Amino acid sequence: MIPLYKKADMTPGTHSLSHDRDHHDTKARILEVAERLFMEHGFSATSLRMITGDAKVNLASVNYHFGSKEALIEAVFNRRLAPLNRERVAQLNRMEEEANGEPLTVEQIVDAFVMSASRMGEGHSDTGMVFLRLLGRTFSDPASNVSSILAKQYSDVVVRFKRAMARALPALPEDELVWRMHFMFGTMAYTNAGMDAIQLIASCESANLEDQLSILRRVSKFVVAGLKAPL
Amino acid sequence: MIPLYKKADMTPGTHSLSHDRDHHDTKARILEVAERLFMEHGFSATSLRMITGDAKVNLASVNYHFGSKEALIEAVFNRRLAPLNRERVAQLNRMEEEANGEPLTVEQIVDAFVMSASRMGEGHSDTGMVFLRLLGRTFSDPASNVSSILAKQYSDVVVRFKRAMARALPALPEDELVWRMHFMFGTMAYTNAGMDAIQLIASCESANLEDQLSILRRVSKFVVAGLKAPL
DNA sequence: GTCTATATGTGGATAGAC
DNA sequence: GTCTATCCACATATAGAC
Repeated sequence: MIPLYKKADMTPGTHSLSHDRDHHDTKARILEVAERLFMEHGFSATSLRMITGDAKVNLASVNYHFGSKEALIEAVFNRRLAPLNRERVAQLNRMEEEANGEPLTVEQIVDAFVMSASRMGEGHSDTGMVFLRLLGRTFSDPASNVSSILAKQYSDVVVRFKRAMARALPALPEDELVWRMHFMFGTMAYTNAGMDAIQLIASCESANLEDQLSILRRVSKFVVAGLKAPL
Repeated sequence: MIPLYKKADMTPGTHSLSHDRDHHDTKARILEVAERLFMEHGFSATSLRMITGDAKVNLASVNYHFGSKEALIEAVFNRRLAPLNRERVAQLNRMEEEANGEPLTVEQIVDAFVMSASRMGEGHSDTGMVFLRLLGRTFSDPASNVSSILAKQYSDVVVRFKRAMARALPALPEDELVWRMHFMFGTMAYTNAGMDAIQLIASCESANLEDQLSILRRVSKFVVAGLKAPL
């Protein structure tokens, strides 16, 4: 079996096999480039040749390291999704502990969801953000069986956040709550995914240069208001 | 040149060349099946062989009638997008005339946008709805140059609705307005596109059977509240 | 682990008979 | 307008030398 995650970045040059690859070994390079290209072109429109070409690795190395294109897609997701959702639930738990049994506010719950995502982008470079956009893109790209991966990875989070939200909005019927959370996820997924498209449409260059964090704050305000909408 | 739109459904059997094709000629069958398959699998994952197989027409007929796959994609969009957006603008104009120079309410503006879409589904069968979902899906599918078609077809509508919305929400800074409208489009596109995905995630079968109209009403309420969110 | 070379399939597009 | 047969580019995947 091939381990899904290398334990850490090895210091370059410490072992004879390191071909001085920019602090990245082949497998990591493939993952990073694949993430970006899948985001840009979708799954089926991204060939292994595009990936290996961009990553400057050999074509056959994808199958050596991952086994198949399908498996590569899964690896791209598994690398980031689990940590992200773990952080979201952890954040929610922290807040609920602090609240001492009182229901959280809608603002707090949305923040726990949105801001965990934003924290992903803080690592090195902007790789986390690339994944967020890929994620948004994927929700409406039924190609391959990524949907089932997403469903599995998200079910805990959704159940957990739904429960918190039901306490924050006790007057809201459950079916309406489910729909509004659907809209919340949708708004966020779409915001991550369709940035270019809509900016093209709205032709608002002013917004082009905004950093992701301030956009997330705007999204947050929007969905909080939507969730709290009067019946 | 091949006309983009057949003038009307010819009564079947009135001309000798009609091979009794279910009230549809080859070209129309291709368009309908392509619309559905593009929606289900995306553009690059949908092959011409899948389309012609499902439509029970010959493979070569696609290139005969449309010239290329790219051109088929464009035809699928052009068939529905222009009428839809024309209806949206017309609806807005009607409302503004009735308002006698007073600004419209946010509710009215959102309705003009959302409900024009719903009216598309009222024709024969549910073909309009299939297109709406395809449309949502496409905003986050940069494959091919559909984006430019969308940008062209939408720019009028966006400008028009933005102006109306600015009058309805005079206190809102323009950049914030642009973002909120972005979120509005996103929520709606995503709702149309990602229905299956999210219902899988939320595991709420209760909502499965809701008709599109009542869902649009829910979306409408959600985005109205988001648009009117306090600063 | 990395590479070349290749097997095998499928894609879009077309030529030409009917 | 419709069909068969085919071309050719490019996809994934693998075999085997290094």
